[in-house]
Amino acid sequence: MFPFLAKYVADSDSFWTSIHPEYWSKHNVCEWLQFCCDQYKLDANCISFSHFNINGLQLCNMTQEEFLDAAGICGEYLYFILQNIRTHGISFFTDVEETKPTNKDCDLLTKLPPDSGVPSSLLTLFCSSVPARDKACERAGGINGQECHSHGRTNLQSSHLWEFVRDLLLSPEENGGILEWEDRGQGIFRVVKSEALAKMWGQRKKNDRMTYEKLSRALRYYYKTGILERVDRRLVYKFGKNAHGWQENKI
DNA sequence: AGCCCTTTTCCTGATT
DNA sequence: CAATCAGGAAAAGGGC
Repeated sequence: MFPFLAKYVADSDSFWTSIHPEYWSKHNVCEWLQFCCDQYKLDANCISFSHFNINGLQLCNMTQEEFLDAAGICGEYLYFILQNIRTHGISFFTDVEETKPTNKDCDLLTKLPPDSGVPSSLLTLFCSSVPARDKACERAGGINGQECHSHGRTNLQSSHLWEFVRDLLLSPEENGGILEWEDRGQGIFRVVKSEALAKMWGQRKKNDRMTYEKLSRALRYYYKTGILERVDRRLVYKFGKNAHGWQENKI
């Protein structure tokens, strides 16, 4: 595996980079989007997550116009990047890496269309994208998205607990029954295996002392910021107005 | 160095 | 009784 891609597949079962886009799961699509936002410094605020809550086949069937609708100017880049991956596969990445490893961001941009003009000031992690003016959300999601690229960690594997939980919910094939939707439409979910969840979160944070007791304390802090809403049932939580990226495909 | 933010750790007490 | 929930308080850790 290519070193600079390692963080994207490090502890994941699905190696999206080695799967043809046509066969990507929804989760893979999300990973790809995060990769794009990270590597190409796309402003995720332009991207409508709900439009990309689809699998790879649906993604590949999207026209350039649909990409524009779903992500504005970013849609152009995303479309271009996707077509490159479909055509050149992993070599699209490796070429880039080998060309100028010390300045990959700038170099990657050279592979975008000449008139791209990718905004470099707004770096936002796709799955943390938030309404630009939503301050609470901003805090929770990290609107400047620095975590996207500056420290080889946690892009595809979300850095925040609620994103970790969300992504686990979005990939049922990977969460081993740890989390379950209680009411998908309303964003209500249940922690089925609390100890396993804590252990998994602990692995993510490289902290083998993590417990559900402590994890749940962190989750309760989300009530204040509107990431989660209180549900009056044991082990049941609900995404709040400031959580995003968990909704059903709205296309 | 210092601030901000999220998460961790610990704790007391209530609830299921 | 064991597990969970509720938050307060303080500290850790990372980013800027």
